Amino acid sequence: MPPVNQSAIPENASSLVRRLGRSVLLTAEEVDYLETMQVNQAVVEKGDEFIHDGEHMRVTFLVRRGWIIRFKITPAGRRLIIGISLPGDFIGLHINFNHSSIYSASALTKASLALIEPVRILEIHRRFPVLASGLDWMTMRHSNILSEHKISLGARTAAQRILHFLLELWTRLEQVGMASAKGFDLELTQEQIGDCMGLSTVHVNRSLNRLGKERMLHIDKGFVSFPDVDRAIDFADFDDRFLTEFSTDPGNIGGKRRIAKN
Amino acid sequence: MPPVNQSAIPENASSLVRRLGRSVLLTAEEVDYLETMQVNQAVVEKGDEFIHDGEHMRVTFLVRRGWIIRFKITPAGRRLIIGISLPGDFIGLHINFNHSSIYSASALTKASLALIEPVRILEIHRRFPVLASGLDWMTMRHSNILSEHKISLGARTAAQRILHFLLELWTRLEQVGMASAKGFDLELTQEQIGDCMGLSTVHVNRSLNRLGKERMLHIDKGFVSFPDVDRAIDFADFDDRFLTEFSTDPGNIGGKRRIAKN
DNA sequence: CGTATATTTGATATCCTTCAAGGACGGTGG
DNA sequence: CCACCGTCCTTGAAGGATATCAAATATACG
Repeated sequence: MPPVNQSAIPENASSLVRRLGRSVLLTAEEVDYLETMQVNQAVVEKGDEFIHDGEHMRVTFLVRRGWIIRFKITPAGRRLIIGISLPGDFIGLHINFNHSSIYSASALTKASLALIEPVRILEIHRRFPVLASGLDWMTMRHSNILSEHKISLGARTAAQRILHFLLELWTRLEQVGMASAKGFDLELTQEQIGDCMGLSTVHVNRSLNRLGKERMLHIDKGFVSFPDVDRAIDFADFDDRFLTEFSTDPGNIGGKRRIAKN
Repeated sequence: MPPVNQSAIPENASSLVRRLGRSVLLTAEEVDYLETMQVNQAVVEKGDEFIHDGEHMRVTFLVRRGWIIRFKITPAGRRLIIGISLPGDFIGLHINFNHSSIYSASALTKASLALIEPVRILEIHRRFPVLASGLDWMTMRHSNILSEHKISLGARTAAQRILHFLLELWTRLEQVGMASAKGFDLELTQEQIGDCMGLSTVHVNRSLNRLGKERMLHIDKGFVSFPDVDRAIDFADFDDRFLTEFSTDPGNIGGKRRIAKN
């Protein structure tokens, strides 16, 4: 792992602090504010749906532990997973604007959530410009992930999509200390991967096996690894800039891996 | 059109002011700031590519007139249009964070752009909390559009996608006074619609014709209209909340049209 | 250890793409 | 005013990627 900006971030820091701390030098006061903001917590069990499409949202959620999916069911009965929320990710950062949620959310694993009053977000913007900038970046990054998914669904083959998606998860998990250079534990079934990438379960299965045979992917009891990372990145057209570019210091170009565009 | 919050917005207001003014009561000072922010302008001709994937972005753009596409070309040579930027839309609102652009952009029509120094955006956040909130909403809305596109590409048929997309454009154009209850002028070729919705030109053509035959869509010399709006909305599963929900006043529920979820 | 859940595999159907070519339309120059 | 040319739209035929249906096997869980 490349060196990143590290300030006074305690070992037991929350994922949020860890993530923001990768890119910005945080003061002790800022770290403290971010941690105390998370005191009000809730645990959701695996499978629990805690946000319902169309219903009013009263608080912003911050994932502390576990995997969350945000999804929508179409009238035709198809489920599409809009995105995966991992520790350090906000859900509903902008509920000040939305009267009702435009998606549902449920827990893929037992998860721990911080419940954050919307007024806290406004307070961050007033009192901590650096943190506000960090939140803006997280919003931007969220948007980048969606763009990349749109590109995947619109212009990449099934195998490419899936591999790209797994590389995305690997990068994101590494950013919060939940993945190593070896790989990561996948908390998704093949059906869920399909719902996320707009593919049928059967086709996900076949594509996964094909990727395995071609030695670009290895999954063993839920642990995902990439036997030949460079080839995987090349095959999937994975460019991690959409997840990593951020700094308040123009000299710092973050990111684990950069792929030159032809 | 339903009544919206109207403050002291001049007749010749920019699209940006018009859009924000729909949802927020703007003071004369705020309107003034937004307009003077746009003094530095550039004109791009039809077909001009003015943002290049991978290159550094120095300023934020604000579309004043014309249609812009943001897109990416995959190594396989496919172009995917990430989104359409219309008058009142920012491009690169968060370049403070990104060292290089992760997409290209070019003009679909002759267009006029305001060039905005990134520092202006920071200044808005410091000095005009209401406007800052408006910018956040625009970012959120941008994200919502991408979500909805992901849902389209992942879980809707070709005809549904296209119709959904056209309904989206109609709604967005109406919000800046570029569409009427009758319909709007489409500045996209069928090939571009395809690149936007992940479909081949041929299939776009056939789907369009089918929609026409079934009286859900009518296109005459580029003017798009919907003979039976309710049926079109129902068929495309179009719920305009992702474009319209915003207010600083909890009582105001914006939006032209609302579809009840089953 | 039994039952539910997840993965795997085969066969068939469908949507969409690709390739190829003809036709309409608008603009431009003679 | 017409001929020409480029761009866009349209249509037919064939192929490919992915979906659907169905059932067997494997894995996880209480």
